[in-house]
This record gives sequence, structure tokens and C-alpha cells, in this order.
Amino acid sequence: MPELPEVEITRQGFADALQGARLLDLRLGKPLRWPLGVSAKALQGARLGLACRRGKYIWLPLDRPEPLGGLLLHLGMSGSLAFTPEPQVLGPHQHLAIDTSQGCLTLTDPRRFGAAVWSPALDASPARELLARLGAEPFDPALDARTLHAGLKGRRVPIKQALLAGDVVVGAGNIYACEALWQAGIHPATPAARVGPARAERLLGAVRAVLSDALAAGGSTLRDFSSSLGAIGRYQSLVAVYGREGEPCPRCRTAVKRIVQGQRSTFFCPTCQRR
DNA sequence: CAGTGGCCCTGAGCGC
DNA sequence: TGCGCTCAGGGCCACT
Repeated sequence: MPELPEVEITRQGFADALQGARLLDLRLGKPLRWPLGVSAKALQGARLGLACRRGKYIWLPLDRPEPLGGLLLHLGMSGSLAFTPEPQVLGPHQHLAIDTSQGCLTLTDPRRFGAAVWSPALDASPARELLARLGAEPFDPALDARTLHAGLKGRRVPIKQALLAGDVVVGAGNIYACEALWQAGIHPATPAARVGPARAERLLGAVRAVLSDALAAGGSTLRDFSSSLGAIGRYQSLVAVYGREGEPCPRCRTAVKRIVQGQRSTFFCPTCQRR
């Protein structure tokens, strides 16, 4: 479900409201990808800081008032966070509830690929290892086409899979990687190394444009994404190729093709996108 | 050591 | 209606 825009919109939906709240309790449902790594009791009474985002992870800092680490959250494929004024009874797919003096944050995740892991700090284990392979933030001003090009150099993987891997630039998942490549006119099967400086420049611009358009539209709602306040995304109606196999390319009217790369569907225009 | 495929898990949708 | 199959917005990890 959630790529960078959805995660960021989720974060924005509760970050301010929860900042400074007192953690009253932490309730767990079924196991997520990894164990929490701390007892609820150890966190009771902690003060919540301002939630921030790194890639598709959300970091929720805790203090008591001395630093108490924080919770690293990931929504996996099917996760969503809901912020409500009152504590919620955990439903069958709700596997984490953070009850605070200022509201309740509930993680719903049917497939349970998501995670909530306590770490003593962002740069300490286990958060450090989980974030270690992440590439640059797409909107980091320090990221430029030269850096992107350098990150792609020498790699034989198709550019689509290099984007998805997120070790050069984070944030573009399956939808936005397809959309960015369409916008940049790059065939998804192009070996990453064959994306030269000029195309790297176009690709970076396209990744940024697609992600910022999606942010402005409140993300994409394919099945059930909504923000932590329950708002529905509108980007799916702006999508050019993703999920549109057989439909005309918005630019040239050629039928959109679907291929499989690394067990994930890729959608692209065989006319507009060149190897 | 880069690249590949398996796998974690549940639900929806579709053809029969 | 029910069964079995495929597919789904992610990413770690073992293996080649």
C-alpha cells in the first residue's frame, strides 16, 4: 500500500497532535514482522516527540524526560495508521495501539508485513541496521543528477528494480517507480548503468514531480489507503500507466504494456519509453 | 559481491 | 455458493 507520499501523509496526520503527549499504554495484537523489542510497561509514562520520516519508515521519538529511544514504524504492503481521540478496541487486523494523553494511534495491517520496533536511538541497533541501506531522500537538496547517475553506474539490474530497491533514492515504490519512468521516457527494462547523466537528470526530476504531485493529491488510494485522519488519496486518478494495461498512453495513445520484473508488475508505454 | 528468487501473511477478485 | 488460483502499494535474507 504505502509508498513515500502515503507514509508522509500518514505522518502529517498525527505528528503535531501527538507531539508532547504522554504514553499511557501500548497494546499489541498479532506479531508483526519483528518483535517490538521492549515491554509496554517500560514505555508507559514516556513523552512523545515529533514523528519524522526516513524513507517509508516513521520514527516516533520517546523521552521520559531523558531520551528513551523511540518506535520505528513501517506500514509494509497493507498497513495504515489511524489517529483517533479515544482508544480503540483492537480489531482482528489491528496489531498495535499507542494510547496517549492526546489520542490513540492504531496500526491496522492485514498482511502483517509491517513493523513496529523499539530502538534506543535512530543511530543505534536495531534502527541503524534497518535504515542502513536506504538511499537519499528524494527531496534532499544535496541529491543531484550526478549523485543519482553515480549510484546507477555499473549496475546491470533494470532501472525499475534499481528504483524499487531504494538504495540510491528512497520513496518510489511500484506505482511511483512506474510513473516516474513513464514521465522520464525511460524503458523499465533499461539496465541501470545505461541511464546516463542526461537521463539521470530527467529521472530525478520525474521522481520528484511524481512524488510531489502524489503528496499534493493526498496519496493514492488503490484499495483502502487513507491518511491517519481517514482522508482518501486522489492520485490514482492521475496515474498515467500504473494498473492501466491495455489503456492508451496519455501521451501517444499506444496501449500500455504490463511486464513482470522481480515478481512485481511493471506498466509502461512501449512507444514513449526507450531503452 | 551483485543479482535473483523465496518468503513473511491475508484478502479480493475471477474463472470454472 | 464454493473452490482454487493469481495478484496485491514492501523489503529482508539465503543462495548463486
